Amino acid sequence: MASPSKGIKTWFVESLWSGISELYSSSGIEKSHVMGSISVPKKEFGDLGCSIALRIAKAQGMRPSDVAKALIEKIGKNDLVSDVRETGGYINISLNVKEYSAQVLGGIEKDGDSYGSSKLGEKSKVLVEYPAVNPNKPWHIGHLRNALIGDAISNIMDFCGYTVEREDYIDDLGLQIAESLWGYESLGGKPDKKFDQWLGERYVEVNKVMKEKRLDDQMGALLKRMEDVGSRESLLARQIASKCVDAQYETACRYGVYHDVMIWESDIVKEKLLKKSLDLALRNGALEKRESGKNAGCIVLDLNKVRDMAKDFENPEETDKIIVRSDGTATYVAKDIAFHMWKLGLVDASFKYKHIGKEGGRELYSTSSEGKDMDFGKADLVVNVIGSAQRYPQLVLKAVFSLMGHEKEAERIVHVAYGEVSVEGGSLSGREGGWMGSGKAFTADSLLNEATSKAYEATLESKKIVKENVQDIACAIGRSAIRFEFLKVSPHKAVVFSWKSALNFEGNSGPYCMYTFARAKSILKKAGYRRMELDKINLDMIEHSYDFELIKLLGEAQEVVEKSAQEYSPNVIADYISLLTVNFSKFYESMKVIGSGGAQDARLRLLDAYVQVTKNMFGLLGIDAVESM
RNA sequence: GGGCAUGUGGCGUAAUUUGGAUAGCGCACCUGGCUUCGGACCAGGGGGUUGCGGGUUCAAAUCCCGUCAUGCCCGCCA
Repeated sequence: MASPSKGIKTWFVESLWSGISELYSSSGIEKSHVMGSISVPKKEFGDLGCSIALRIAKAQGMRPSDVAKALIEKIGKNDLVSDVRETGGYINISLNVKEYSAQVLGGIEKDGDSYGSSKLGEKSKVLVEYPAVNPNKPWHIGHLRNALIGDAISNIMDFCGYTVEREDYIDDLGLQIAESLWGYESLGGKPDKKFDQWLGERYVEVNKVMKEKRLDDQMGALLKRMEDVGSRESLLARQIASKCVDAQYETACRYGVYHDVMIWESDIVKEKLLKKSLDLALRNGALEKRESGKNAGCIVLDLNKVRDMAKDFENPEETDKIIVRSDGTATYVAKDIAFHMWKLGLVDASFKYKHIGKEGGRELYSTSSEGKDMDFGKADLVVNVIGSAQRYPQLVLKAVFSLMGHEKEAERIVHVAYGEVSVEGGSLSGREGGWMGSGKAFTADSLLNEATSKAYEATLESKKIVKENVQDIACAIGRSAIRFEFLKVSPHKAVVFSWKSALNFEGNSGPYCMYTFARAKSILKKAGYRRMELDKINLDMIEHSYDFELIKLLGEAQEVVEKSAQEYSPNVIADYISLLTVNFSKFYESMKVIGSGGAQDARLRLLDAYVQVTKNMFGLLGIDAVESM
């Protein structure tokens, strides 16, 4: 778990801090300020810089350069540091190229596939939920964004030492499913394509019919029967939903998105989890049943009790939030409350699980009426990857937890509110059929087909690979290109999808990074490279140039991974991969490796390190490290 | 009406949490580079009053106040 970059920063901070404590203890500067003032400056200033003297100077009424110089006097020796100096009030240090390189390269060798990992989440179990798509349509590109973010966050947290449980929530009881069931029975027709696609198209048709005929009452009654355990409707709904989920998971599998367990909404009802949870909430007064007024017969959250919990609840015109309808059926929020009670182990109820299969080396289980007991759930931390549109219900959920006396647990529910995906023409509505598009469909399947066929064309031209591998490599490139494209943007930003940029394989893209990786691999192969002991390599041949820039970057992996985990932002990793790639390209373009005489061993070793770190980072985003393309 | 999020060269995006050195990068555009370790590449160039207006500060994309625009939410939908 060596992190050279962290090591040197810690030393820098400690050195400065002891100087500050001695000379400027009255300035009110705290250690965290010092940490925050460290940055990587422009190359000409050094390898690491610190602006704290500017801040101290202000507090003390002194000149920044005088403060900086005084602090520099107090900084002790460090083998990793070759020079400390003051420039314009900044304290800049230069690293000892040889020593620092040895540390970075040694760390990468020692940790190998776990280089960059962290113990941030040790002994902590996190349950990550994604993408929870209704089982009545194919995944569209918005669902895909959710799934990829969830998958990457899971990978990253896993790398940070958390025990990660990847969970999917199958909402097979909502009104949407009632409508799909109605369509399935009333519209006729036989599935003549991938089932999720076919069912999704049915659903769009149902909504057209519903615009002409008022079927609300019928749907309500159907939904009610679906919630009756053992009814014909409940069995049929589950059956159809199940078939649809199978089709959706085919897509997930193509993208390399996997889960550990599927939780079916109908099982939350069936296993009395819902009833137990609501009873608990009613008993301790967090929720209450209205006997009269406009919400008579409903179980509600009295918003007057939670006004101070979030600004969202401050509007006095809103009084009750309906949790259970007057006809006794549960709203989405009700089921989500119950579900989260289970997730955090706050209710004495559990599911039975059956084994579904093995995908991507991962065993998949599903809740089921029959099966065995397993220890899913009871997590320390819950991460929900859900669209930002659902902020309000997520807040309601937390408010109910707080009212029940579970403030701490409420804080352990994290809503990763990702910005929704739209297309130039409008929304991707499942109901209106926006996802169907007019030419190419905006489905995850269709996008992958496009990306793969584009990759196929490019791959065919490659002279580096044999024909029988072309198809496999094209699939890997297509899938990775999309993953990178979706993950490089900060999750909370809304995205307008465009085919042109999704299928861009140049510049800051997955294929560019993969290609550069393959080149590095190819050089190692050509050189007949075999890793030798570090102390037999002449590291004096590392210059203070592109080679060392790359080494410094490689040393930062752990900090990058931790930041990405703490902020639930896979784009931090994507950025880092881009940086690594660009830096490697510059190095490779300007400094010869094979045939560079005495520098060859050191440079090959640098390639080796770049390959290892890039591979580790690729793994976090689910990008395939193909060796030739 | 209230709440939340976003606003950075033509387009897209990073840095905003913790205020610091010339706002980083990609696409597109212009110039140059393949008998050279793999051109899905590299080098160089043009293009920015960080939505707008105030304020705090030696220093603001970053903090504060105001304002505008866009999207979403505020349902016995999910």
